[in-house]
Amino acid sequence: MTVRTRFAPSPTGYLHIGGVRTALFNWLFARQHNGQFVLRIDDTDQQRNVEAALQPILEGFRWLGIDWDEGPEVDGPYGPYFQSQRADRYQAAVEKLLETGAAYHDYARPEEVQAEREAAEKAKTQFSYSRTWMAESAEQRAAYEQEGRQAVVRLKMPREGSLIISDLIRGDVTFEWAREQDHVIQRADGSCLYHLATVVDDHDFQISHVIRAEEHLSNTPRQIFIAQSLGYELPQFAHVPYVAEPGSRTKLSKRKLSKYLKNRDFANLNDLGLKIADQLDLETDTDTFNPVIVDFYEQVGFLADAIVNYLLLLGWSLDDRTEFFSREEMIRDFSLERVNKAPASFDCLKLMAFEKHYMQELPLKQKVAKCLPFLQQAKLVTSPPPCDISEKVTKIVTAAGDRLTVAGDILDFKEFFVGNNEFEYEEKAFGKRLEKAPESVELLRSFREVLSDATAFDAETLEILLKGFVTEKEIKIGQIIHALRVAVTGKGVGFGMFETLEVLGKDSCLKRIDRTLAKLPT
RNA sequence: GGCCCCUUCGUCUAGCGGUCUAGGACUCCGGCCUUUCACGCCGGCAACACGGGUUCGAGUCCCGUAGGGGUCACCA
Repeated sequence: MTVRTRFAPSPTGYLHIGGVRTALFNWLFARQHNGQFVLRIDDTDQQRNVEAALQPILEGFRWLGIDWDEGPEVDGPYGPYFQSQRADRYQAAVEKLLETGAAYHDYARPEEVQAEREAAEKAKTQFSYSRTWMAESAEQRAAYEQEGRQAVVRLKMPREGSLIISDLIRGDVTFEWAREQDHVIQRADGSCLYHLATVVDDHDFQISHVIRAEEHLSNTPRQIFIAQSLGYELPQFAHVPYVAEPGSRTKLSKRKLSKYLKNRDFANLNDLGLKIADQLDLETDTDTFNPVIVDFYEQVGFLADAIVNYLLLLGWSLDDRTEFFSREEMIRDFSLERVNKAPASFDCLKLMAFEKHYMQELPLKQKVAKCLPFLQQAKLVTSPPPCDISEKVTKIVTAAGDRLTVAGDILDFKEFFVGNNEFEYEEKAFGKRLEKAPESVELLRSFREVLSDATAFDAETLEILLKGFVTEKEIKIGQIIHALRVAVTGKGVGFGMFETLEVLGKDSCLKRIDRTLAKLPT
């Protein structure tokens, strides 16, 4: 049997991080079994702009390297892959269900059903539709229509017995048919509802394993009823736990941003994103730009591998110690049996730890390549970049080392890309290291002359110069180095001092020191 | 409320009856390194929800309780 899995996003305009994890599990399972991973678009409620709302989702998957064998843009033998284009299939299924008596026309008005529901609630009994307005013959239908009633199609669910679902993750789960409702599968206007559509599609696409979020577990009985009534062979089910809020067990939702922002780590991540986005002139509307949405990570320069690896371990593990997986390894090692049953909460700090790790592992050339677009977008570097810029960025990226966690962090070093009179001084650092340290200013003044006389300006030479200066003046290096850093970068912190000077070059260093000294009393 | 699911350090998790005075990772807290900030290194704090069984023996099996969550639409 060919393994075929699917992920069915609604075209909402963004890709939710929890959804990605579900998609990832589907993708891994399909790849592991040399099967196919299908993307089906759940657009049954006819959004206006499906195409526009779909693009960010497809883009997100592409960025993460989760490729689909069939679906939008690639099509496939079982298409169309948009539910809005499959109405005829659903219609045929409805007719078959009606024919076999598994479904019926129901002429109840919504308020009539609602009244029954409320009565049951008041009586504290289990609600079960009376089927009063059920019409199974042409005569009955005509009579109701005479009254001006319209029909929906309902499932004629069994009212006794039970169903055991053998879930690949949860084991056997038992449901009583009597608790199930005669769900509507087709509206009066002929449009079909989700549960019917999903069952028909999964069958048409020959999906072998339905791997989806656990919130669908309770919906599974009715889907099984539909499938069996239609004579379909059942797929295997695997209900994965959802991704929960930071520090909680509640399902992560994009609508509760303000709540998550109260979580310190989440807020920090969000701030990191905002800081970078601000310099890039990005749209930062919280609806589309926040750590619950995959786009966020791409835009601020996260590594897709880090996100994927983190998500993989959110609810799954191989053993008691393996943390890092290449794509090949995760495809090889993944298994549904080892997916946890309990929800896992989204931990920004852990995600950052993976990002740091992958960034450290990234070859220098690729790091530079990741950073350049950010410098361009922030207009710190022209597009196309001048030919010597790559060398300069390489030096900075090297010197920055682990200080670059996401590619957008390169913008923390913008002082290297602006004019000597344009970089800004951090007030605090300026005060502490210069204004309130007149002796350091004096040392800076004399070290400026040493630099001025320097014939070579590489980090190694500069270190020898400064160390010699320190020995000669009989001072501690800290007495000059902090002042020097503020003088040439405007900042109190940064990477190695000598690398800083080298990257700036002699001319810039002298000009910057002069500019700084000019701001101070003599 | 009915039904269903879940419950090991703050978080992600290992554990499938004895090797568990519960292991790893992230976080946090010390210390070292150091020109700042990071990195790195060393060390430390920290958990089997509770109560009954079963068993020679339970984190591991069973039953309750509590807590958390999901689902009960002419949404997906």
